[in-house]
Amino acid sequence: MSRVSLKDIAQSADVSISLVSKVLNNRLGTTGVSPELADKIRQQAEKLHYRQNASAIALRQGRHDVIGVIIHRYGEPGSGLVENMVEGISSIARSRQKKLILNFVETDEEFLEICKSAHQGNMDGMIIGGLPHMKLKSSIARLRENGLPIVTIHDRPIHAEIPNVGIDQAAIGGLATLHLVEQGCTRIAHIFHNEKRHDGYTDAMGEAGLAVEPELLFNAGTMRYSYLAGETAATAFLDRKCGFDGIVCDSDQQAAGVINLLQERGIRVPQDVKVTGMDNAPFCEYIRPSITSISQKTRNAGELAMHMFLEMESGGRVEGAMLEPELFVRQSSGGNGE
Amino acid sequence: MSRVSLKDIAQSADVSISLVSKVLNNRLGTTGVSPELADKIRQQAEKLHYRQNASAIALRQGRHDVIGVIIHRYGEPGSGLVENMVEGISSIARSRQKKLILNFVETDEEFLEICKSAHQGNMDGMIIGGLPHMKLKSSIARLRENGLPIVTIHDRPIHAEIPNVGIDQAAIGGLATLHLVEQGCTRIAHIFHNEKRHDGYTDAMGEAGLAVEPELLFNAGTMRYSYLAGETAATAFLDRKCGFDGIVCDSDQQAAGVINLLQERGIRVPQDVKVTGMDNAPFCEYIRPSITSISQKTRNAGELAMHMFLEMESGGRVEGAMLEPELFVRQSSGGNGE
DNA sequence: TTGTATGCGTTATCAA
DNA sequence: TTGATAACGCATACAA
Repeated sequence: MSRVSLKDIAQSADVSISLVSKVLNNRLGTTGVSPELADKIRQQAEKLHYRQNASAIALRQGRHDVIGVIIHRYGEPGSGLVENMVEGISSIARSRQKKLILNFVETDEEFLEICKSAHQGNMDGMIIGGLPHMKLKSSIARLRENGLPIVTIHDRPIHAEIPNVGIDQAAIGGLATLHLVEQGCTRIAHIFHNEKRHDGYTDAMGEAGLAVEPELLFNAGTMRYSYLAGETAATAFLDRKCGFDGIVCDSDQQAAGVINLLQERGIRVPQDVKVTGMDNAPFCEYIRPSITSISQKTRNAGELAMHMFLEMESGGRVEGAMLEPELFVRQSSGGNGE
Repeated sequence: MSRVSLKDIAQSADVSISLVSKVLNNRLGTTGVSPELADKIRQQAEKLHYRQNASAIALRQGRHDVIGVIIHRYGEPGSGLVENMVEGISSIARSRQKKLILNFVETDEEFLEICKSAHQGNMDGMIIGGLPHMKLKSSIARLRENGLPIVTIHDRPIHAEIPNVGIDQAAIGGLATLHLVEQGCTRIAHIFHNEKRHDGYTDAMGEAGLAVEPELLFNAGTMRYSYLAGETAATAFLDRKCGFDGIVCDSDQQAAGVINLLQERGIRVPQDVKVTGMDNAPFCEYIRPSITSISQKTRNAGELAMHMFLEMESGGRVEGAMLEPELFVRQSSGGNGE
């Protein structure tokens, strides 16, 4: 039961293939067709359940309406960071009738494999997001130089010629810190893993005239953004007796760990210590106290990247963009949110 | 800067196109090639950065190595249900060098659109998951009848000829209920939205010789699986003074809502009331008490569906499968977990 | 050991 | 108003 092609329609309608093609595409050009014949052709096409063969069109026209999406996942499970990004990309793609080939990669090898297939000509371009593969910078740049439209969603651009949608991580760190300052905290501790955000914290502390003392800092190290990092850090801060009244966490998971541990030890959040998370994960609403957090807006990033891609594809000159983080005030920082 | 084709290599190596094709594919058949010439060809291919044109191959061979994945999202944000399913599908796909065209759909129209393009011949088949589109049953069945391999991941098969990877929802409801029975609960309330799970609850209660009274039931209705449904239900159970000592929730969000509300009202979980969630979302670990939950194993479902698809594609006869849910005991049910 | 010819399904150019 | 033909890039049966 092979597929129905223009040829089959042509035969059953007793006309030429090219005429069928013209009629079905409403692309008659200079030529005209008698209405009855056109109808007959369309009817046959309908009857035989004709569908275009995308491969043939791609071969013929050199375009595919397929965009490769390569994402190196990041964020703890439940953060929703990647899911929102994909959702953003995908919503715009659908509205523009573009198909998405989605690839989750982890290693450089996997990434490279996709890049190859990118130039294998089954996609019109790529949107690359998540953790950057800096080692593949030149491979990616080469694809771009060969004319493949590429947009990235990383913290910073990987190449001058490849527009990037990023978010100002330093601003995120600063925003959280500033919020706690405004809430009246003066001894603000910081669990950090992301360097830029740490810079943001440091700068904000400086601007507020507050001291950044080593005993207020905890490097998450291999615990990264995990719940465990939060528990461990909170324990450390308590052990150090550093008299903290606020903690800027580097993830919502860390914040959850901090909050649970502090409360277990009889310390009240937010009355005694105010806490902020990062990423605005859905579960921020469920923890008690609910977690004040900062959205990285990966959904917006995905949408914007797709728009930029489309612009780029149609020959436009595209500039990179930087998104502004957004603060969601909830109970854990003692704000008036929720 | 057009793409490099076999022709370009043939010209630059001064041989025929077909020979280049044979050499590059190591598909010499009966014919032999002198080693030097083969080397020369390969060198030229390398030098010119030759990449196959996937569209041409698809056209020629009638296969694409592309599988359409259509998912109608379900589960509250943060449940990870869909993400895990995609992850499962995608991990197997990658290991088999298959590309995935991922589509998130909501409406029947969107779904139908994809089905069209499915038969447009740009994919070798489809894996359909998430909420079923029963109205499109026949459209999907038609695709299958036309020879397109299709596997679904729904609660139950939509068509006899389309193998499904499901999970026994009734078993899930039963498992949660049984667990609370084993924990010593005798007045077990149920917040329900999913009918099958509700049946499981009812049956398990019956088998345990426990009464299922209307005052122990709360239909989530339009609140579905939300946190709000949990809060509202818990409030209702309290108002009814129905003397409950356990609550089987229909989602982890509901469970979080229940737990937070009960604790606000001074009721201890799990000492006074034991609670179970559903879906085993990542945040189950973060709530205090942590939430006992049941995994639907959507990651496994995704992996299995992909395996079945591949089997089906290669002509094998494939049977549907039913996964067993898995209980994760944590604090909220007073188990010895965590 | 190498090359020629054909066709996959489509569209565009040109001829009738 | 309609049709024949070439071309997209590739793989294969067959000829040399």
